Amino acid sequence: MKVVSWNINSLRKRQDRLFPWLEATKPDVVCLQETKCTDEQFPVLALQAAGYHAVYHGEKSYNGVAILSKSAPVDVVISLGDKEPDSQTRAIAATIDGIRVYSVYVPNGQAIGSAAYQYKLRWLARLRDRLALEKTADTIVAGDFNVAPGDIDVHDPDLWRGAIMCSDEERAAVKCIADLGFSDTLRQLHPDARLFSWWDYRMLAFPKDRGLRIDLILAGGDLMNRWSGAGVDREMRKGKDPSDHAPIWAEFNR
DNA sequence: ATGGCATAATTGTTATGA
Repeated sequence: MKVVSWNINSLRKRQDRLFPWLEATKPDVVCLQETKCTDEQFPVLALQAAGYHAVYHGEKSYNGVAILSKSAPVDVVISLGDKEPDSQTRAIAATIDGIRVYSVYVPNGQAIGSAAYQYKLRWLARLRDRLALEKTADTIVAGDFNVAPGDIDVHDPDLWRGAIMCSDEERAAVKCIADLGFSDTLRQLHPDARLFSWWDYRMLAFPKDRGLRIDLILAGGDLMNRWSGAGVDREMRKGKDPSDHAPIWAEFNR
């Protein structure tokens, strides 16, 4: 089973990329973030015609998450399902082929110490609490974490030291989730590789490979012993009108 | 010290991203 996570940065703007890519790569599950469209705007019928089920949780202009799948999704939960108010559409979960799948868009955090930063840390703590309650052992948490887990995930660690997405607090919050029993699939398979998933649109960052690895596919339960591959689909960051993120993927044996 | 570039809301400019 091939699982992909992609911050698409506007689904409507990226449809001409999405559909040929689905046809060419045929992933079993696609977790999308920053769909930037309401549920009414979601292209359900076009996806159906392409052979994909879809569950989605979106809003106007910002945020928005979705899960596309070849098999039918069941037990869909939107948001983090806790008692705190959720004004932003940043999480959705569904069970697909017996595997619990989360698509998450962790808040950006803007600047260290800002209100947005506190919201980000709180959101990661809430995600951890949610995952701790998860009954299904075979769980995948895929998405844009807006945190580079280690210095190896940063093109220039000294430049980024202590900056947003690289602070000790943010990294500790992500480690806290991993410590529930999740493995960072890509890093596990490629412990020393310089692999990024996001490159700034400015300053020729992509051609210079000045990126960060902030998109993750975390796998728990028996899945940890079943993966057969993981990587970054760099081709999708090339060409006209790309998202600033490339899709990342992980493959599991049945 | 800051912007660069991109997107969505709108039509001149702002909010947000990472």
